[in-house]
Amino acid sequence: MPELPEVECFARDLRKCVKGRMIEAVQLSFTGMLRGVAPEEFGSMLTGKVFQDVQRRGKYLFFYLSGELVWEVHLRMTGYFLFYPAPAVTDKHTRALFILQGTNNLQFQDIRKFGTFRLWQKEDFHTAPSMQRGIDPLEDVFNLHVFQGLLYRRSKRSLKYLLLDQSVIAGLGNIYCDEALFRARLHPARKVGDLTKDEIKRLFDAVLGVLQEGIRLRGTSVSDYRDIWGKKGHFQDFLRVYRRKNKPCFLCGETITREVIAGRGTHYCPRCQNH
DNA sequence: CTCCGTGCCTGTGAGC
DNA sequence: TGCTCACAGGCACGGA
Repeated sequence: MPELPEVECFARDLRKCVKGRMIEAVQLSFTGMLRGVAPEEFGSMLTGKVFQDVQRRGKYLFFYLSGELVWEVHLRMTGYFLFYPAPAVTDKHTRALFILQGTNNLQFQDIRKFGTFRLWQKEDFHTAPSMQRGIDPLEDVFNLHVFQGLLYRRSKRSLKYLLLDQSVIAGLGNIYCDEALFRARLHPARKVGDLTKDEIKRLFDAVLGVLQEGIRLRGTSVSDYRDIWGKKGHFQDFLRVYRRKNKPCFLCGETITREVIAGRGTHYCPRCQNH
């Protein structure tokens, strides 16, 4: 499932590949991802437009197009983009095909059809919830002081619930959340208000650490995630708790636990991450 | 404010 | 071995 590091890889790779290219045609084989725009309108709005930039915020991907248009994408669980030479090789999971000027096509794949597309005019793009909600942890404004501020008035929450709340920090999903809590040696059910100053610092460092390492290792391919060339990431080889139920902790040898916390499957080491 | 349940989907794999 | 069915989870929404 694409979380911040995977979406960042998409943004960086796509920026290099599509910038300056024109969309010659749009073919939708599924239209359920469209939000607030009819299929014909979506096609006609994008056709003829030129990619000017690709950006990311939280788990959202933004294609800046000519004509003051922003195409917003959320990949949700199984969405991803493929970029490869024409002619396009599509399969049953291909939901949209973008014929680009030149020799390459852009393809949107989404097994479970949870992904969403939205269009914004550049002038009111700043009002988009994807741009307003939560703080992106990789933006310069995110520092320890800001992080401490986010904890204020949320003292009764569990850490798991806090980190997954996109209106607080935008970008963490289940994998990087569990890994960050392990790094910080904090139990996922701990309450925000119980943290000491040192623990808050540890959590802050852990969140930034796992995200940066995730990007450096080009994402986590535990199930469907592939980059735009179809290649797997490597962070799955360095997971310390996620999907390691009943396996020994790399630090202490204790058996990794999986239990539902804040409604999510949550993995942790009961010894390293004690209450 | 907190947190649960539901719906949206389909591939996977645990368990019979 | 073959089948069924619960589960996986990001997010929006409704409700306790």
